[in-house]
Amino acid sequence: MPQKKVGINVETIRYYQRIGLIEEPEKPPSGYRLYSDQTVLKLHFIKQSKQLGFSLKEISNLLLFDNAKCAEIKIIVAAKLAMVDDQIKHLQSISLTLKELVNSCNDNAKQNDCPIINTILKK
Amino acid sequence: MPQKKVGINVETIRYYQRIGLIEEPEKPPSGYRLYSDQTVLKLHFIKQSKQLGFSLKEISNLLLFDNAKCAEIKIIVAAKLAMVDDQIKHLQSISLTLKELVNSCNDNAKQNDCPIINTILKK
DNA sequence: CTTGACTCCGTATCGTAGTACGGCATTCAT
DNA sequence: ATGAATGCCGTACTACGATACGGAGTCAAG
Repeated sequence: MPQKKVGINVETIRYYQRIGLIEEPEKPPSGYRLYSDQTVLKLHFIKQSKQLGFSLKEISNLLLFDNAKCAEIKIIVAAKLAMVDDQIKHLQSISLTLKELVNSCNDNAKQNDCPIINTILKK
Repeated sequence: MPQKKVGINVETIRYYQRIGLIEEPEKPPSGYRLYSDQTVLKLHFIKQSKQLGFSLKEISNLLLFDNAKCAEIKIIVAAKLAMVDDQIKHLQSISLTLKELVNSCNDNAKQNDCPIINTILKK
């Protein structure tokens, strides 16, 4: 059982195999999976990519282009970057609104008629 | 059929009723839902809150405290604000990494051996 | 008064990313 | 050599937030 070095749960790896993200590895007589260095690298890659916010589907696309077409990979990553930046902007505007709500609440020392609820209702 | 003014799909409203987020409305002989102003307000509130990033579960908590306990509501909203701000920080670090990846790719005019893949692998 | 659009209901299904279960096989450490 | 831990397999289930389906009823306009 040399594996799980990568820090991915066995069940999760089985799941990745089920959905075809990685291939089923050699299974010698014992039946125990024996992962090639290639697969271990791939799992590592998957883990890192997930931490960069890629979905398994996007990762599967990245893996398809493997080491080959730099241009295609760049497109995918640039698209992801744009999405992430959009999301940041969206969250920033939410953050602002929430801050205003909390402040409106601070001004309201008396406990009746919560201004947060009222403000949300008025929007 | 006066409803859907709120801009929420009927099926979605039915779903909200199933999960107990809002109560089943009056259903006169015809069987057609007749929403009270109260419910319409609630739906409106739900919609706004969703746009502020609250989950249905969190919204249900907000609705529980209704107009009552300002302090409790403030706690929920402040917690959400903290979560949102954390998320922004996380995404910003992802954005930075992705930018670096795209740049590394720009430097690589020749199409072999994509630096993006290599960089992710080395992390 | 018919037609088309909408709603009713319960149940099933979707997408995403797994986790859990039960029963058996294998392997590792002692 | 034995027992705990881990892995195998297929299948089912979780969470979240809906959406879809099918057959029946209802409503408003022409």
